[in-house]
Amino acid sequence: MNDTITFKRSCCPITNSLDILGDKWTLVVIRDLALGKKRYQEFMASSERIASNILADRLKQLEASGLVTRRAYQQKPVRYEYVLTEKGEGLKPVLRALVVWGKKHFPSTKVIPTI
Amino acid sequence: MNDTITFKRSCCPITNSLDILGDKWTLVVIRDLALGKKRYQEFMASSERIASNILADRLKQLEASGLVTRRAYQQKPVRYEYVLTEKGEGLKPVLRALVVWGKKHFPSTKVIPTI
DNA sequence: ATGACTAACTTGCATACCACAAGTCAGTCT
DNA sequence: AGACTGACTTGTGGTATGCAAGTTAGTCAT
Repeated sequence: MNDTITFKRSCCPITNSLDILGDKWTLVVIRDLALGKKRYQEFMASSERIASNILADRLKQLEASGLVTRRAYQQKPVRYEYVLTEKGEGLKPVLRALVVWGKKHFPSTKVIPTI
Repeated sequence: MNDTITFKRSCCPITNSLDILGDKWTLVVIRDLALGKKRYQEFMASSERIASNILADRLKQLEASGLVTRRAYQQKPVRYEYVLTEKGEGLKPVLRALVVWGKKHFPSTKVIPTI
């Protein structure tokens, strides 16, 4: 049997994580999810002003990667909300490490409600 | 006096960290640096096969951001080596968090020598 | 019942970033 | 002289990002 898995770039766990997380917006969206935001307009309202096409794309990718689940919270009209899966919640330590580093090296950044 | 600093996107520490780290290659290079690699060819030799122009660009950006120092380790011909600054070393917890998450969710990824 | 409004997107287009191959340049080695 | 090495740079094409505007289904006020 063939036991080998084909990785995008290498078999390094960091590299494989970055194949999902390695861009300027994905972890910002995950931060918002970790803070309890669920709806499209809530993500749009964040101070980084993400473009709507980028947000839609990231939410799709996050769902495809199993970090987020999307479900309709009402019909008529259909409205969706997004929630972190356990896999997505598992990124909180990464976010926390980034906060620690960021606060140290960009001193005037603001604390955000605990993630 | 004006005490406000203009941030690229927002005053969130995560966002500001990602303005430096948020792409597919930067943290891979930092991983190599954290593993003790110093020279251009050592980075080039990593299993991810980074393109040489991207590597040159990332090393420049890392130096500009104060995460790395570059110094000639010999003259005739001049050869350079790159070493993490304390600010760069400070990213190790982020790398470790990524390793933990990556190993859990990409089970067949290989352990790398402790970072 | 018409017009304004809202949430969640999608589309178009210009710019910026990335990947791959090839080329450059100074110096060394044989 | 010719091959080789390390550290890059350049060219070209493809992918990603940013901004503005448009779409769709349904609600609410008059």
